Amino acid sequence: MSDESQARPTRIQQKNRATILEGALTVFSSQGFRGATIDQIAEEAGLSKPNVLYYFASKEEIYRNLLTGLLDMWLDPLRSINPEGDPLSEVHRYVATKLQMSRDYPRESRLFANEVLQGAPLLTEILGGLLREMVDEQAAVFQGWMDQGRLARVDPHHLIFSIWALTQHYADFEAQVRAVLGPGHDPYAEAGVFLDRLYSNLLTVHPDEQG
Amino acid sequence: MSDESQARPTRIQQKNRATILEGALTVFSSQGFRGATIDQIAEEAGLSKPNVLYYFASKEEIYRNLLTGLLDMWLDPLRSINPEGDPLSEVHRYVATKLQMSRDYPRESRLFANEVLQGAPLLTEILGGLLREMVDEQAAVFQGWMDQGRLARVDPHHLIFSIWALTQHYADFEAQVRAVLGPGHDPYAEAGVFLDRLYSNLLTVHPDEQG
DNA sequence: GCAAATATTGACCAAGAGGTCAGGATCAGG
DNA sequence: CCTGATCCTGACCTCTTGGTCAATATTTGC
Repeated sequence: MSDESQARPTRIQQKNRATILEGALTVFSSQGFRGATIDQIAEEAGLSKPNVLYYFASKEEIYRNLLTGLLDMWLDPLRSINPEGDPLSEVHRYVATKLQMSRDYPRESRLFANEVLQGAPLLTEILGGLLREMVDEQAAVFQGWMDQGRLARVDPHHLIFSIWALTQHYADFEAQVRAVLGPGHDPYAEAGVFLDRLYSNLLTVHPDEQG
Repeated sequence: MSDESQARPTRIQQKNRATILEGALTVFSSQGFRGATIDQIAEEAGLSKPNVLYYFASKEEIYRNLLTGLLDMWLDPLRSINPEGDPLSEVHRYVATKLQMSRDYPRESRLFANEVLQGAPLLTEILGGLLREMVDEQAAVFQGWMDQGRLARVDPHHLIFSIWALTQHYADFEAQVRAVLGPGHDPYAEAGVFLDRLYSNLLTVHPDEQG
């Protein structure tokens, strides 16, 4: 904040920028970008509004920082699929990891959901660039496994979409899921069982359809 | 607008209320409730702002009218599952119908997605009431089929969630789907094939697991 | 312990947004 | 073709909100 070039951040800077982003995550994820106000973020973070703007030049900069800062973490499970591993196990692990992330980081899920819902104004480059490459690469791994007869043949891209849709649904539509199920349910545990079954049945190779 | 009791609407009233709701659907579905402005709605509808407020008392009333007006249409496919029909065919028809609705009415899908994402402030009663009853009823039908050995055993509620998640994903996350797939794709057509396969494999009864 | 850098805030501003209202235009029915 | 009801609008009000700034407090490094 002081020097023209990148200055190393103070301890206070580090802490305050972090608490601001933390508060902003809560607010943006539940209100969307336009619905959120700097006052809400400031209150959530326990700082005054001008103080928030002392650390970030504008509301949009807070938002941008949040998005880009969380993107890597969010996409990490996709990267960690092991092409040398057992295909079915790798898919199951990916599904389980994504589901757990929805349970443990629902705000992050909703943040991205909000952004994409509104047409992803700030993410289009990334979606069509980095993400697309990662997905294509991963789809190629799946395709390879299918060609080797180790995974049933389905459209690999839509396989990935289905995993995203099914796992993030429990975070993004939590209000609906809880209202419909009522109390006394552990949606994520039940979903885990359901999804295991679903992907086993979808992807297990049946002897009569190899080749 | 004139009488204390319900007066029959004029032709002009009918037309203008309809165009306002139509414009509001576009705006609310792409901006969320808080992000939308009456000015945007007015412009979208080709009316002046005060004129919009002449037909609806407030922004929230427009929104409320939209939501409740579209809810029946949105939930209709669930109602039309035939308990006397062939289980697998009925599920496939439901999936196909929901997918087509996402393709044909993406704004409606996004409108509800936005609302639920923000915690469904205006829909909680309906979600926990009407919707919950409908889902429970439908889940009971599925359960019956499973008990008869005509459908593989899976959690019926999560089966329904999965259909919602997978079909609406293509409308709600359209920006992402298109960015990742790139041009030259018909996401809905591909999804149709994928989902047919997915639910066949999930729900077809295997001889060795009946009982 | 003392300057210089850093951090914080109250007061303020301009633009935006929801909503009102008086008055004028238009339309329907007799 | 006239009158009352309906429809429409420009001007305006108020509250919110993103953002600024000068002044003050606090911390840091010597």
